[in-house]
Amino acid sequence: MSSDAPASMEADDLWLRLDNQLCFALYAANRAVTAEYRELLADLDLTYPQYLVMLVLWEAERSGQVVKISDLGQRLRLDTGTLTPLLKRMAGHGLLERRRDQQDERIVTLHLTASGSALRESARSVPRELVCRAGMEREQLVSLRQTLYQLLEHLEKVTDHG
Amino acid sequence: MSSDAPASMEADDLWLRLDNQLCFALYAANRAVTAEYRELLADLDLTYPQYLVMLVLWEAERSGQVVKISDLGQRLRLDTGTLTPLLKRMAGHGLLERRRDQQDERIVTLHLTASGSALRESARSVPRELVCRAGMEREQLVSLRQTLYQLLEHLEKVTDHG
DNA sequence: TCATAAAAGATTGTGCGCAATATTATTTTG
DNA sequence: CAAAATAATATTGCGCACAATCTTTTATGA
Repeated sequence: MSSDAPASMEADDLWLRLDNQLCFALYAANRAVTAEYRELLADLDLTYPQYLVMLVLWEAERSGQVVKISDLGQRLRLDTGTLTPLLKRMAGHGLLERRRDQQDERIVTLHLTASGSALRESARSVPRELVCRAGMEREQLVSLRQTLYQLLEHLEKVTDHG
Repeated sequence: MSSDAPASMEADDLWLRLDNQLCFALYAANRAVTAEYRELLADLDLTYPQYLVMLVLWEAERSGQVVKISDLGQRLRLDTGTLTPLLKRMAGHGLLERRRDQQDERIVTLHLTASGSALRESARSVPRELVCRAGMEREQLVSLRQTLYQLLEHLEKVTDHG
């Protein structure tokens, strides 16, 4: 696995090396990418998770769909402990409104404000800029994305005991 | 890029789709992997970042090296705002000791306690178990790890204006 | 029908990450 | 040698993530 490990190392020395952990590569790369987004999103006054919420809402707006908090949770894999305060902050910033559904008072639906909807224009350049900064062939990025989704799906299947 | 997008979509519709963001795949996969670790590490009373710290300390112990907080920061890409409280918690749990260097009182060195050192035995099975849960060919995992490090290194080079 | 269960969010508490600033010790410089 | 700069860590404050619990509303069913 590692190329520069002394021959004297036992098997679990290799397995426990930080550099050999897939998880650390994921962890570090994710934070590095998020840091790039932070920079790009500063102009839009969005944090990275807030940007993800906006992506879902912009997408739904185009197809005329109404988004519930539970929809967001499924899509982003986040629970209400994360989403409730996040969405309240976003509502406070005037990006969206939270409305109790009249038919089912348990449900909260999310609606872009005019400025939230308009912010989409400013965000258009973000994905391309990030691909540029990643400095990898587009083909390799697509392949990386596929592999990550594959990993994600498998883990979600395996862990689906709840 | 995406296979199921309507032909009517404009270019930036595709770019702004959640599913097409590399970042989201990274974000979601990272959290899914971390969730698996959380489960495995519960037995050891370690959080995931604490586990990463232990990996570094176990590794250094084997080669007789002394680890400073700044070393950990470089290795894990974390700053003192994260590390100071993290290490204090770990010290509180009896995993390690923090010692001011006698030669240079600015420096804090980290030293495994007996139980911190012994915990390594219990952690030996963790990496293998995780690879197992990932459900991908070992070769593919190694390749994924390489790609992620490549991405990480490139971002660190580009962002190195500080 | 009325209790019971289930669904959808909200709340509480803990532990990261990280920006910004502060503190203390060492080094550099005029 | 004293003042300024730098280095190493600490502190503060905010925003996620997530487990655990709670509240309110709707659905079920004996």
